[in-house]
Amino acid sequence: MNPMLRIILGSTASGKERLALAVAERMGGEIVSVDSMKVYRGLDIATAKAGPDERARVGHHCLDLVEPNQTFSAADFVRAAEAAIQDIVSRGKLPFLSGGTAFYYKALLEGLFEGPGADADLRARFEARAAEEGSEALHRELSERDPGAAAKIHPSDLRRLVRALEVSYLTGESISRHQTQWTAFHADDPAERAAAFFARPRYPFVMVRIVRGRPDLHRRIRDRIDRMAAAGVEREARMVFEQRETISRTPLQAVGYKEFFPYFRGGETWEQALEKLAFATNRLVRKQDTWFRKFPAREVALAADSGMEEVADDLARTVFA
RNA sequence: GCUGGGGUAGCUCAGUUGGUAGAGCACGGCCCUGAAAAGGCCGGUGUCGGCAGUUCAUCUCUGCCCCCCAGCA
Repeated sequence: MNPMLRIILGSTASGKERLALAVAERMGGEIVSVDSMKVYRGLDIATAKAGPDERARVGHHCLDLVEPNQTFSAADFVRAAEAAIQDIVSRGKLPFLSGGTAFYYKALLEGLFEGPGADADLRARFEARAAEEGSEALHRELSERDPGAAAKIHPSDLRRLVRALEVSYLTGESISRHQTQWTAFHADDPAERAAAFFARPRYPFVMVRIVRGRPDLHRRIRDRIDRMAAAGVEREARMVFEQRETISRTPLQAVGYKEFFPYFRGGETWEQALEKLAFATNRLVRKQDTWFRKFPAREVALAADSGMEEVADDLARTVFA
């Protein structure tokens, strides 16, 4: 029997990390970060990674797993997270999960299909072809090899077209044959889909989601950016900018770096860069919310100045007890 | 004060010879099975600076006024 997971969801800037820290501290827990960007060493400020103080208070896992020039996948995350969970439990502690990467939660709780991982050369070939002939060409080929997948993937969605073709070439089977775990999730009826979501999770879990109003969130995003600026994001972003040729593409896409590139090139002002960062952060929050709204979580409404400590007390005594 | 350019979506702007508007970004919704802070799909946004006039009809033409920018005084 897999151990029970206590999960605190929330978008970027929602305050989920602080809440998770407060609850874990009360209950003798440790935190497994569910975040695709915090796994990279040296990317600390823009990712709002837990610092030495937080880590001293509560044990943290799945941070700083790889160098920025290494690749990292959802499957890598699942392996690392499962090892961390076992480690925590073996020491008699409670595993808490917190972070903003919805896909990683799904991979851990519902599983990924058994299949081949990424093949860089193959992907490069498909991408080159898409650049030449357009992504529609890949879609046409997929229609022949795997009509089921082609029906679900939009002709413009290069990422998924490449993955589907990759699996087809590597296994000789269609990706739609492999992807059986989430089939109910693709049902046309919304109610059926909602019910299917995490219907048979790989771990038992209790999930709580922080909910805030948009105006509150917008204000918190501004504060977050101010804090990052004061903490020296400029230096960190400049480092990423200077190493952009060697850094792998995932961290290069993180919110908080690419927004500064035009500024470093001299084409924009610092203020314009911060403005862009605010936009990008808001877009991220919206995308996260779209996922999280569908997760089977108990909602916890937080107002602008509501006491995090009381909420932590309450959660420790009730839902997470 | 004069001359020229300009005032159209939250922002930057486009708008063919008059038929009451459109693109990017922003904003909002959705999709998502090994790159996911990524990638894709969909959707509005509006006293077209104001007031008169010409016209069947004006963002588009005319007049006056207001505001912004540049140059000259």
